[in-house]
Amino acid sequence: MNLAELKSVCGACGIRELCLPAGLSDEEVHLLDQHVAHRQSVRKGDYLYRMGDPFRSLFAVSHGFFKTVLVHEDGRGQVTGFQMMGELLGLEAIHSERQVCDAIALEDSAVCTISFEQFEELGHLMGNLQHRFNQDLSREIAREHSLMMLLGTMRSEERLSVFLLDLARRHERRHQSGDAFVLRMTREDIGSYLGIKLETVSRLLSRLHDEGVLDVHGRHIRILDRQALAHRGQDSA
Amino acid sequence: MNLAELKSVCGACGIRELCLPAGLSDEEVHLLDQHVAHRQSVRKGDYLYRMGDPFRSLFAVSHGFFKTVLVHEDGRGQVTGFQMMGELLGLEAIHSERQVCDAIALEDSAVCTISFEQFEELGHLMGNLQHRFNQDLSREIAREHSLMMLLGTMRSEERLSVFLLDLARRHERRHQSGDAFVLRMTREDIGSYLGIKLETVSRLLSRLHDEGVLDVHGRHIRILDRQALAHRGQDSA
DNA sequence: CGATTGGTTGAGCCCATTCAACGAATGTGG
DNA sequence: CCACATTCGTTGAATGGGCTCAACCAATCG
Repeated sequence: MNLAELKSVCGACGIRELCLPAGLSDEEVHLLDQHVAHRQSVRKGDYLYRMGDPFRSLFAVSHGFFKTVLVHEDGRGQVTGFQMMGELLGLEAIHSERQVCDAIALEDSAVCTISFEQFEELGHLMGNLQHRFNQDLSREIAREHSLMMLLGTMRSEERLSVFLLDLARRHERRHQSGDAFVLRMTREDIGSYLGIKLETVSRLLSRLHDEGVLDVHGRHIRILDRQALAHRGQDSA
Repeated sequence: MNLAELKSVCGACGIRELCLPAGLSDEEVHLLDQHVAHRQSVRKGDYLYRMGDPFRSLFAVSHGFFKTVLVHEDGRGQVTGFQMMGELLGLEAIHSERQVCDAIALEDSAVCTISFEQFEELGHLMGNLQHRFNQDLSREIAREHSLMMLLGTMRSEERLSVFLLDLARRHERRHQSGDAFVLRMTREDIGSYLGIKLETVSRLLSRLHDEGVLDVHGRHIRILDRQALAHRGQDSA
């Protein structure tokens, strides 16, 4: 992890409304900036944190892309999420004194580091901030409920379709094309996240490509027929 | 839903240290009691809330047993959790104005109803309460990460074993036997939660019974060999 | 340049599903 | 109180979706 500290710039940040300060006043954002956050870069492949590390801070993805991985005793790993700019990392560790999973940068990235101790104090002063944070935590719980539905009830083709449409939606919220984007993770990462094997991911992408639903060139994806993608697997074959 | 309001009794509650007030002073618990919570009974089979209901309150299970179910547009349902006494319901709805899943009582139960608006105000006054609540939310996120691992990587026999051992652990925390207990949910509920079919659940229970790991009589379970149960599925056959 | 990592595709297999029949327990209405 | 319907659970036989094992190719890297 290469720690290049940069100036704190929540106030001037282009994704401010997608991130922790969403809905805060300029004054409140200034407080957050001054006392809580600073920026730090993370190189592709580096660990932002590892399971067992002491938990002290939350992280907001400033730019780049991360995955979080839960590693079982026996070595099996489960990708529990992918984080894009504006999304928070470390929420799952608040209840503990230690990190409970690994966070790994999938491309050169930067995060805003937020001392959790100071953050709680600030939340105490600013009901607004605390309210937003409760919502962030709750949204993460609801997101994982959806993922449980995916893992518990869906066929592999539907899992992949839901995954791609979710990525598309998140890109669009960030004013990037939802129809054409680059996958930052490997087929194995996707498979782990979706509870299927990497070979199955590869086969499904090939099939959707052959059927004209997607354009797939390695990690470059173009969604050609959203309707078709949205209906994959859930009812008909 | 049969709303019989009872006296609020956090202060005298036997499971206080398992519940929301864990770690609070008597004074703080008194505040919670007075201004925030009241008790309400829910009959077996009744809905505590349904998806789409306005979200106003959190609930703590006072006694009894609940399940939460996420219902997809097409009618498929996914059981996202089972809640025993001391555990919170409604956390996944805070980010929204509406409930995002159903909560159903699996036996005659009672819950403490906590106005979330008032709870947030109280959290603002009591940093301690807010801190604990952040931890509760985070713990729920971490719990769901583990469930993702279960759904994403484990064989059916291991899923069931992990489920039973988790139930055992939770019973023990409540000073009930972890070796002998009664399942409050159907085979179908278990299967939905674990991402397998009810017939598979039934077959697995029968097999573990035949092999002397469990004693199964309908919903009455006795764990005979924890070691064996803990090692099922994960490595050897 | 060989070594490594990531991706694609094929063939055969197996675990869990599907479909089905049946029994037990519970509840309901006449 | 009995006849009947419904819910819940068990077990069997056949099927199939995704896995395993394997070969191969492309890109990247030291």
